Amino acid sequence: MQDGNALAVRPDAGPDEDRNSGSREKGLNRVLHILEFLHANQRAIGIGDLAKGVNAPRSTIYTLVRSLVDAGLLEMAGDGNRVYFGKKLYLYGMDYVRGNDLLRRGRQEVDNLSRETGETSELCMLQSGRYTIVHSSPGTRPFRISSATGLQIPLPWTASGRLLLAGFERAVIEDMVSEDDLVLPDGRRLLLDDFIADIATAGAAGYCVTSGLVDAYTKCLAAPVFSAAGNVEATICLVVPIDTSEEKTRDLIALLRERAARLSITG
Amino acid sequence: MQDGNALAVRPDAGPDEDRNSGSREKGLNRVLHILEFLHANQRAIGIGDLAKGVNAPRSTIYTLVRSLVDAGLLEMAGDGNRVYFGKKLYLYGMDYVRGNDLLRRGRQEVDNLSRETGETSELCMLQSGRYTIVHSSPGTRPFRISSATGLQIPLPWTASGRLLLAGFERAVIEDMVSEDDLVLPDGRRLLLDDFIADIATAGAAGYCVTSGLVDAYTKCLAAPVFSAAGNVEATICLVVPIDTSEEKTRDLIALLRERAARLSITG
DNA sequence: TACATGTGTCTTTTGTAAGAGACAATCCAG
DNA sequence: CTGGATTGTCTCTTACAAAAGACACATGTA
Repeated sequence: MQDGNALAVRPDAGPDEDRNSGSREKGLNRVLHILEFLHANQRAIGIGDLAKGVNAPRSTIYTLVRSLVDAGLLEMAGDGNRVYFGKKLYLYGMDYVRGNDLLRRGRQEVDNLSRETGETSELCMLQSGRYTIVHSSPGTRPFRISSATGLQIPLPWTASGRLLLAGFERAVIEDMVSEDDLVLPDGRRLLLDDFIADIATAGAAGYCVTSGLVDAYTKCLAAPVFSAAGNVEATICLVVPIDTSEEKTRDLIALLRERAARLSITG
Repeated sequence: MQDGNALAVRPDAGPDEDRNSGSREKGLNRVLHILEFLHANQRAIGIGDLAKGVNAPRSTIYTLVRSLVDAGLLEMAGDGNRVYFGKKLYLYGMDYVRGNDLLRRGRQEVDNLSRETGETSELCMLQSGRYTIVHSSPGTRPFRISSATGLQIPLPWTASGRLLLAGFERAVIEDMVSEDDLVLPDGRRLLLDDFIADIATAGAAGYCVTSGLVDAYTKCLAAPVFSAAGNVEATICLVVPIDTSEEKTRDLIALLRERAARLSITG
């Protein structure tokens, strides 16, 4: 099968750090792996492949999948031997949105921004130590700047990553950033110290701009959204062509910061 | 908090029909109950209360909740001893939407309808044998007609329910509809035979109208969305004041049917 | 035809996770 | 202050779920 997706998701995104050979696993963990695997692949998967994918015995996966399908967390896809996420997960997801002011308002704001500016706009958060595009709105440019909701990419590749890590201990940051994360898509390699310095300046400035990191043709403008406690809880950002003028960039950053500040106001 | 919502969710919505006194339960089942319980309550719950709510030993719930929080399926709420749905469930939910044309287009269509007509509009589906409001858009009327996304109410109370069950065997329908489901919020009681007759006529007519079932002041207009296989996969409906004129009702139904037909076209 | 590869459902075995319970630490009402 | 209720963490036991593996039935393909 083609998983020829160059960057995409880290394969080892599992919830625990087990490098176990494969002794007996708790059923719940198997389920967590299944969900993560489906998320990584973004399509319905055959049960056999699923077993292979999460490196678990077939018989186990059959029983677990049956439970999950019965519960509505997964659904059988078309032909009937592949499964993907189910309606119930959608409902739970909507519950999360409803219970989360920041996310709800943030999505709104991102949609507004991309409509007003015509540029791709995104809402980003830390998700268990990983940078995550929580919501994105495509903008109106002819070439589509890649970015799918839910995509997780290395923190050092992004402007938002620099803001999200502001205020963390150095040790914590080192923990979140793997060696691989410091290697950019084009092969260049960041120095951890430079990255940590970037974080400090971004945090102090209250915004961040990165140019040509993820790809050579875009730059990314980001502004932090603060929680009531004063932590960076999220960022909103704009992805613009790298040759955007100084002046326009300045204007966009000002706009971004204003909107981010508005989001920071907690009822 | 006001949970003075009279109807709301059935408490026993669990995935299995266990009438067990309390033998040993599979961990995964406990988790499913936890999620269902949070969904039913729509707010963060203390771990102790959670254990009580799903009728499980405290120690078990503590370990499970820890796993779920680590995995990001749940998140600790503000003070730190209550939990609610987590970001990961939101991401999985968005994955579901992305993989599901009907849902994606249906949401869009419902939003359009409520904007165009000013009435509350909803997208409804069967979710493991239960009627579910998958998406709703509030409309512009001063009084808000209650309806939250994800709400599950008895099939016989709704126009959509009559359409969704078209084409099912009688036995299957009897299975899905409990005695309690036949009792309306105001205490009136439907006859199962009448309900099954309603289903047949609704299926044949290609639309359905119910008046004053859920409450005395509204009627519900619904039209079916068909899958490629020709089954009723969803419905879209409008909730309007019960005194809406014959003529306007006819127009709205025509509109609804046209949009539903458009949704039925599978790429 | 034989031979490999994948799928879905069994049964059997055994490692371990669910559960009971004890514990200290809070918290709050009277 | 005192007594009861709640919270979070631990330990130990055994009931039972995860895993192994055998089976029957499709496929494909050489």
